[in-house]
Amino acid sequence: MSKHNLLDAMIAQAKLSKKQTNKQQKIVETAIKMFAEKGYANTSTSEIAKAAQVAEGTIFRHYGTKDNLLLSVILPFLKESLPTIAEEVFTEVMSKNVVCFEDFLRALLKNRIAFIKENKEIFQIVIKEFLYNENLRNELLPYFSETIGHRLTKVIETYKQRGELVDIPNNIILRLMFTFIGGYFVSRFVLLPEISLMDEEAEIDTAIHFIMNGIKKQSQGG
Amino acid sequence: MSKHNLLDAMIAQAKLSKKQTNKQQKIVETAIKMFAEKGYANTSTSEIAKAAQVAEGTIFRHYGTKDNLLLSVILPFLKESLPTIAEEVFTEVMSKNVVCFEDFLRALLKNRIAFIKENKEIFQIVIKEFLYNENLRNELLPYFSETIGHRLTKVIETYKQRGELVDIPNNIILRLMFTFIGGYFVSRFVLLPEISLMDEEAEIDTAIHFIMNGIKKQSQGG
Amino acid sequence: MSKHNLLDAMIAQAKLSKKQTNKQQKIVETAIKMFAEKGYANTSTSEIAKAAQVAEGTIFRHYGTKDNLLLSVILPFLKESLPTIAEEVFTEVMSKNVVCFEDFLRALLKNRIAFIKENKEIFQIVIKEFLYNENLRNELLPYFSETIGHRLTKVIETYKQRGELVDIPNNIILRLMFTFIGGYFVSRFVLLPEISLMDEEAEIDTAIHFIMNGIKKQSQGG
Amino acid sequence: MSKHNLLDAMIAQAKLSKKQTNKQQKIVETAIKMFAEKGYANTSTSEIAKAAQVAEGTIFRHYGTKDNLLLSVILPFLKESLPTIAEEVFTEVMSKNVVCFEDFLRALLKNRIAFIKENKEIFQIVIKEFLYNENLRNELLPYFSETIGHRLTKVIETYKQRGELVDIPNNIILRLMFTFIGGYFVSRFVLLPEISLMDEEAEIDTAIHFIMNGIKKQSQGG
DNA sequence: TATGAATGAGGATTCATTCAT
DNA sequence: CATGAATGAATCCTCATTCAT
Repeated sequence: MSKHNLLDAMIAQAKLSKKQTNKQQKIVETAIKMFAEKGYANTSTSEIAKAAQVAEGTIFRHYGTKDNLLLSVILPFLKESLPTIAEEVFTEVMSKNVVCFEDFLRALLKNRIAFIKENKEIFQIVIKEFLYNENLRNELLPYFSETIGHRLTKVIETYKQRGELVDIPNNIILRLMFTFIGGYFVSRFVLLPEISLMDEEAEIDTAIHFIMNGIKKQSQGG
Repeated sequence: MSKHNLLDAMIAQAKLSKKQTNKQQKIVETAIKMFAEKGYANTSTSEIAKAAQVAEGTIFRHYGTKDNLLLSVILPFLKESLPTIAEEVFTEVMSKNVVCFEDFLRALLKNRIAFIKENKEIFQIVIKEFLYNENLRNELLPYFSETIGHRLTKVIETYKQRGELVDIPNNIILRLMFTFIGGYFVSRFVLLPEISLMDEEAEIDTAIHFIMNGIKKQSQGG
Repeated sequence: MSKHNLLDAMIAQAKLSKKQTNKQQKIVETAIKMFAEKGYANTSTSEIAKAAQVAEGTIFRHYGTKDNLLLSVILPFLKESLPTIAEEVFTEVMSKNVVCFEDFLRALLKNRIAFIKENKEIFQIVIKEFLYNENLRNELLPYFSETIGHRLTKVIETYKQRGELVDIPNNIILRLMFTFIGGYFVSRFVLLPEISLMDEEAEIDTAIHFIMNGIKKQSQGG
Repeated sequence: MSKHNLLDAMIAQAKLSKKQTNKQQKIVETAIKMFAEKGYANTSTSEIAKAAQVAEGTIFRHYGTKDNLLLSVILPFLKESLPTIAEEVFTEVMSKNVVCFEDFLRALLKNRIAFIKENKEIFQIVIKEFLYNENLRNELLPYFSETIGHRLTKVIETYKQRGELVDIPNNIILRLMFTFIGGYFVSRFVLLPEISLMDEEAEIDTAIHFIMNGIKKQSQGG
């Protein structure tokens, strides 16, 4: 990771990504598959070149360095995950019939699961490199909390004032939700991508019920 | 990962670990630090040798391969995490005044947090390599579910029959708990090892309360 | 020797040998000299690289492994020694005025001596590695007996029926000839490459006379 | 090969070999087996140590260097092959009922075959290293021609004057015999140690007949 | 005498990167 | 724009040898 400002990198990347050659697309597609499967560090540029049926030089002609290829893979995904989430996702989510926090949660989860499903491999890359690559982690973490965190906090505050949520500090609620939802995404899409205990609808319901009520048997009269 | 049977590796490792030279200890200590910091794939044996003030050959005299060094670091940790957890941990946890599921959870969390705190860096290595290294993942996963899973399921069943837990299948309760507790350990000890929002006691309480009750405001009269 | 089927290796090699870079030629030339001089096991790739004024990586870019470099050196030689000998050599030899077995022998020896002289160093490599490298030996031996052996046996049979050759089993005649001719080639081109007791013509005559008549003084009236 | 004078080495070795520890014997025995099987260059001292159930240091305590271990293996064999052959072997051979050159040849072959059979593995080592190791070759060759060569030449001369042998220069007869007998020993004990076309007696007869008469059918009335 | 831990130079091989075509 | 030959530093690993015990 030589680019130390993720935002700059995103902007630069946006400019670059105007015209993509066939070869470029092939390279990125192949890199995504291989990074996801074996990890960035265990994938050599020559392997990528071979699999993409491209000369090794071509990779470097377009992306300069292997690090930069990783960014070119990750950034478009992040752009849709991080800054815009504050706008698009929340707008879309809120546009539905969101009457209670559970509805909000359901809409949010569905929206993000759909997104990750479409970008499953890149999600795997991001998660793996996020843990493995300290630089990347240090760059991404602030963005997460600043963008998604802020927006979610507002939502939580709203529903708390409606008396729907437990009366503990927002950032703690936030962290509890993150921990569980993050853990859920990781186990569902990275650790055990082929196992599913039930159909998706039921799985989401179970998750939401857990977030809202935990696993304690509710007293009958509740 | 050339050793394909984790159990065999553990046994072999137990035999080997008779006498450890000073240099061996230095090597393992250094390897732990560096693997935890930069990941296995990004740490070269020559770096380790230099940092441990040891000839590179010495590493290979004792551990044969870099893979094997990783195992020598991980296995003793796993031995205390996996098979024995079925006995020791549960025995210890149960020996406390465990009257309800919350008490059980509290005892379990405290026990495991203490263990991870003592082996923080190895835990980081295990988590990172668990995600990054498919072979390792494929070897560890079965052990996890077979040992910890089975035991926990029994406990869950016990408390469910006492009417303390929600009436959904055991394996789903198990997975919900794993997801949250796993996510908690990872975020607490790997992602954000320096940040703590509150003191540990309170943190555990919050976590347990979340697992049991979620974040919904309980109806007054409940 | 990772390639376990010599025939496959030959075919693969034939395909590869399309375009040879300058550097590639330099590498092979240098490798031939050094392998012949010091033996494969005693020649390091870095030595070869230095002597060939090439980066060590270049060797591996083209030949992948040191083993494969050895094959790339040996195979073209073997291709001309083994399978084709059945056709080309015998055809050429037979096309001469071959009226008796001695004529045949003379033509064969001349032909093969010329070939070995042109590839003296590779012949030295083959002989040395043939003895030193069990795998190579196991791969080559069958080819030898199947190709050259079969053809020679036919010739022997032909002349035996004309009453020119002693009446013992063909395979024994074959082995006696092999032993002497092989020993002759090895001592002439590998062991004592600089010593020659007489001019070549005379040497061949002596050898043939020995093969035909041994060293016993023929009875006058014979 | 650091010792450049084989004779000195033999003398030094003779002095050393007074007291041999158990461990020393084990080391030499093991080294012989492994050198014969895989060649000197492909056998590591640690392998030998392990197989001989001896600490690696022990090898060097007794033999100083790996090269020297090779000499310690080879020299006793050579001592019995080279200088003494001039005396013992010829004495023994001549003591039999040696009436003609064929008898002499038969006695010589039997004697040497018995010797090689008893030291088959060392013979394999000597042959392989003789070809592979230029220094060794340069040291051994003179001894061969000076000792065995001289003695055999005398014998040849004797029988030639009796009119038993063909009338060509002695050194040429010598070389023809060497080529065939050497080739025979190598193919019989190194290349194809498990294959034998006939029983030994017959094999020797065939060889002698070939040396004496070649493969030409003798004219009936001869 | 015997050990085996320790060494460090050297071995084969990989890999990101450059550059002439 | 695309190629792929060439590079050489770096990687994991081997090995003969030394030395304190």
